[in-house]
Amino acid sequence: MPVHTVKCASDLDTSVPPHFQRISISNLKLTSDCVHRSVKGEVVQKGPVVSCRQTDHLLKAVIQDKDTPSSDTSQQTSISVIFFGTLAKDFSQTVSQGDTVLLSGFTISKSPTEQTDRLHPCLLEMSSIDACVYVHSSKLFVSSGPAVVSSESRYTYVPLNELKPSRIVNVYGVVTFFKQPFPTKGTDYCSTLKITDQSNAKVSCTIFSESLEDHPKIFRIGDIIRLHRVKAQMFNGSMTLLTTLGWSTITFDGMIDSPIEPRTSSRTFHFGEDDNRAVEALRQWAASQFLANEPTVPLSSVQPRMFFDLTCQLLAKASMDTRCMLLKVWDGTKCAHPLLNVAVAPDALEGESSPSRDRENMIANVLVYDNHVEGASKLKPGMFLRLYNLHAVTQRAPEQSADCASPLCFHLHGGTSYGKGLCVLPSDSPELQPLKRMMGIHVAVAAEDEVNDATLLDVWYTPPEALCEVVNEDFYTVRTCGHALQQVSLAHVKRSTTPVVCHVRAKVKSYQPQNLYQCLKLFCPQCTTLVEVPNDEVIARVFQHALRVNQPCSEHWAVTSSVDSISMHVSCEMVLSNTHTQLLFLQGVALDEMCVISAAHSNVVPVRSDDGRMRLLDFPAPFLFSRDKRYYGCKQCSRCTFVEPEVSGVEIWDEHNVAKALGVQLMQYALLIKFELEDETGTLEALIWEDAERFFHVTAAAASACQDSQDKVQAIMDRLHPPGSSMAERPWLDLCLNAYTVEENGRTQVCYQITNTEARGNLCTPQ
DNA sequence: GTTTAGGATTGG
Repeated sequence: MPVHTVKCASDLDTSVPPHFQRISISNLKLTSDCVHRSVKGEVVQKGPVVSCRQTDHLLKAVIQDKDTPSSDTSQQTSISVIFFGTLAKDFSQTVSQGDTVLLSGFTISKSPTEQTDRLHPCLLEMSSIDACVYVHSSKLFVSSGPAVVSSESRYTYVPLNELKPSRIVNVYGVVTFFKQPFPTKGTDYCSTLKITDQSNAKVSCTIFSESLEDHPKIFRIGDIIRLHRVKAQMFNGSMTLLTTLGWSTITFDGMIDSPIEPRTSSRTFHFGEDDNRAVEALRQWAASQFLANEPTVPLSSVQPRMFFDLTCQLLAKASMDTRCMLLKVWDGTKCAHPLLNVAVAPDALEGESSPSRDRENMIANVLVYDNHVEGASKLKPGMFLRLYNLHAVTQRAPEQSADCASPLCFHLHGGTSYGKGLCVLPSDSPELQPLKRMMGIHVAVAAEDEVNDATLLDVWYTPPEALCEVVNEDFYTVRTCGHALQQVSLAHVKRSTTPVVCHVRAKVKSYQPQNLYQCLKLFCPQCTTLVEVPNDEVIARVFQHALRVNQPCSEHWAVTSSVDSISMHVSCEMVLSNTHTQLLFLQGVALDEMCVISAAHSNVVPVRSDDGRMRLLDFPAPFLFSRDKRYYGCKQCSRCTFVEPEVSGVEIWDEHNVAKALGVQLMQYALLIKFELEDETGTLEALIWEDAERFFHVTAAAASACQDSQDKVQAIMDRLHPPGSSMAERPWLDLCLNAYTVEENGRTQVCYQITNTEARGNLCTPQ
């Protein structure tokens, strides 16, 4: 085989005949002699095996010279290598990212991708009969029982003080400065940031991407960022990092003890125990260095002339001219200085701005200029924002006399200096909690004002006893839709022609199912089938049945290891390739054994044998166990049998690509509850379903596996409908209702669904 | 040899 593994790194150099001469990557030229020459480097990128008509198979990798100290940025130490035919397959199976390889028998050609990948102008081709790869694996194999699984990280991270020019590296860092992505003069957006780590080195990073989604989601100084495949470079005497082809990033909140949740738009990213440790260590270190994030300045602390960051909710916006947009925002606090009200025609204003809050100095008028107008125009009322480097400017309203205190207006000046910019914060950000709490208090107070306002009495009447509740109530719901709709009665909704969206205010008279575990369903996005989650008894029977007919099975594509009657199968393509070892096929176990084994593994597929062939277990058994989660396939939409899982090209296994590789249609977890709503005008049955996750602030998948999530749903239900409570004691809920017709058994029926609504406030059940 | 940018305001 033309790929040879050596045990020890030093053996690499002696693996080729002594008359072979090593050339460093930076010295390679198109005209270099390739006969009896070798090249050594670390595999920094490894692509999948691709089929191609002329040569059957090929694989592209990038290797980097780690031996030659490179202080000169003009030196190119990374080069692309193409492996052809069986060598491509052997390389794919034997070599992993991070391994060191020594290549001989290559030819040199011009790199067609030099311009796009910014790598070496040359390319190595490994196709001739003499082509040979010697590899020293960086991996440590951990063997325990039948499961040969190595769970070590596939990435190494370079401390920021050890960066060497023109090396492609992975790094972790704490953000000490950042700009929101801004358009460049080229085709991309650019994010500029500065990061540091325990080595105390400070490194500027420049991130280019055409897609805003791919830019790091940095919200504040102290956030922690992970960058993969970025290139170190000297600029103006300082080390910098620059994105290269194939770069990626994820970001984390920097606060100690906050959940370690990667912020990314990518569906497939590697994240393991090592990452948890790296984030935790950086958080601790950042706190000790006082790099940790300070809360932003609330409106109540803003002073004239200051520059500050504001976390707020958008109430309304209006375009002033092509280079200026007005945002009316609040954060639930009252400004100590009078606030300027920029008047706009009501029909030019998108969203609503309550006059009562305006009177109370709670609504800030922000004028957003120039380059920030693009981002501001995408904002919708209701969104939570962070505005960076706002300028508090005193400005006299035209009608105001000179002796009055000049009111404050806020400017987001053009340009990006000092990080000027804005971003949308996810509405479930933990850091929005204090803000939402303040807002909640004022929403309740404002509700009282509005009912007292004669002009609103004809829109809605709230019985006097409910008023006290509203003021004291610290649990409520909010609509997040931004529809500018007048609130209507349930009777009005029932009279309306479908489809229609309505805003209502109602209480929960009853709900179904009473047992909350029954509200968890499985939904097939393909055929829209909705089924109950199978209980353990049913699943255990499927496992037992498979055990009774358990026979050895062997598949040409898999390597099998057995202990007693338990067999574990791993695809040949994955068995040595560290990138893929997470997908295991387990045969001959009972359900409880499966649960024990899968508790420690991300992706375990239970299988049985059928005439010596491997088969998935029958429905309704889950096709995948992933730690404490179980995933099910749709009986109608899944292929009945799979012949061979398609494992090529998958870097990280999750329920989506496991389902795809097995030909299974993945069913989604969903929460479904039927409410009977009531107001003075009648009752109406409404489902909460498509927006249930948003309403309860949990994912259905989490609710399937985690007690905390189930408790959260229960706590919210207990606030909407306290056990043993009278109607008068239950809270009024602001709801967005969708009325639509469905056809069932030839009959059309009107259905109501609660959408765009979130439960908010204190979830402790009142005594 | 990098497409772009390479932090650093004060205004409408």
